[in-house]
Amino acid sequence: MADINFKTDTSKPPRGGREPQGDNRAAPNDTVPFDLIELLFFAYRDFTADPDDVLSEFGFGRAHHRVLHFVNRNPDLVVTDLLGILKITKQSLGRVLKQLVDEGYIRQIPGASDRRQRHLRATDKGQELAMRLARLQAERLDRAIMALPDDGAEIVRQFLFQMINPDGRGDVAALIDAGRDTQAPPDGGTKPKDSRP
Amino acid sequence: MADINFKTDTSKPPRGGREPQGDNRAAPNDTVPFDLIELLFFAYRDFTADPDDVLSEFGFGRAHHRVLHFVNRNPDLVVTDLLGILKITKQSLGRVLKQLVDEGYIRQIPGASDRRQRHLRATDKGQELAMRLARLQAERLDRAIMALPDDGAEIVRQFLFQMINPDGRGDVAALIDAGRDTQAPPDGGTKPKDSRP
DNA sequence: AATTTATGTCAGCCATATTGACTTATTTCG
DNA sequence: CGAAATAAGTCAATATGGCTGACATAAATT
Repeated sequence: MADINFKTDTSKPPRGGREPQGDNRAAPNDTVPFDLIELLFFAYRDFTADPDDVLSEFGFGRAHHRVLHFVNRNPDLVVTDLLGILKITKQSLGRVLKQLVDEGYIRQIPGASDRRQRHLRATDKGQELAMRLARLQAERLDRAIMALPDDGAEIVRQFLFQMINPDGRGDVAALIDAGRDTQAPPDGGTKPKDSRP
Repeated sequence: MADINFKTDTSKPPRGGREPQGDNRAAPNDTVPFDLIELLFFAYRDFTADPDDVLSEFGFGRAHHRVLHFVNRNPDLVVTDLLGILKITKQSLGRVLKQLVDEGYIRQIPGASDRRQRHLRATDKGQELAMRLARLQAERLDRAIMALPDDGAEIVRQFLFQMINPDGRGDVAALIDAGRDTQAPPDGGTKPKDSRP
């Protein structure tokens, strides 16, 4: 017995005919979209599982992934900003970041304009790992998107964006936008740009 | 300073024009949908934050939420099945389940046909908490879905389903399907019985 | 009767997060 | 200028939620 099967095993995708939706005066039990709640749980669980496997080979965990990902996508990110993105404490970040720096995945570059700051940048080695993990997740996402109608990707994007707390959306949009034109320069000679207002 | 803003703060939603997609021979960097990866991270982070707040009032954590949720949705769920759903170990489940039972949120009912089994069922109190948490998540989901085109909900459902590991989809579909006709009976008939071996 | 299964428990370990207190530079501001 | 605020880092203690391994018990299966 290798595969666990909970309940019966009729292999059919979840049907999606019903959706009363229009009565919302107290969110009565009937209107709670349990299927979406559960699908999101399972989807995210599998989405993070692939990278986790790879990371464990390196002695890293999911926390390292998050740090490396955002640093790779946003070179010269400053520690305070990273804390804001991840919404964790300085102490939590410290441990993970120190490992990534010590093992040569991330460099810390003193700020030029504000010398208190440390600009974070993925090394070549860091970029490689970050991209390897990103490609794993991309494969899954691409396959899922491929199965949708033409406008599927855009609808999914909108959905996910709307799931974010309203007051956080601006920051997320800006972050994604900033990462967009990050072509991951070959870790060459760039000096830390000042991130001061 | 209460709000942390990473990078700039131009409050516009992520644009979604680009999508080369057609060149996949090695998933070159350009084709990695970083925006989706990040949106999924932020969406899930906020999705779980609301329940977490409520749970902490009860001295519970996210693990308790998951257990309570699936037990509530699938009355008489058996321990082995729950382990399969959550993909955690017996020992990990044991801790949280014991707390939920001790504090009267879940009942364990010896199996009728197979008396080794313990059927798990949410008590009235458990159902209340489960529904309170589910409604919180439902609000967020409903608001997000509302902002989409008519077929948005269905596309999102398909997307999330396709994000699940192929070999797990059957089980998930069956589980969701089973939960569908769970009308959360008023905890009437079965008596607690002795949970002794 | 022997084996397997379902459940549970003890003991210890690891990863990730938290709070609180405090230090060191450095910048900003009155 | 000098005080206050900020960026980063550190030490220590604690909580949560995973994990492995070893075992125990009752009940079902073979």
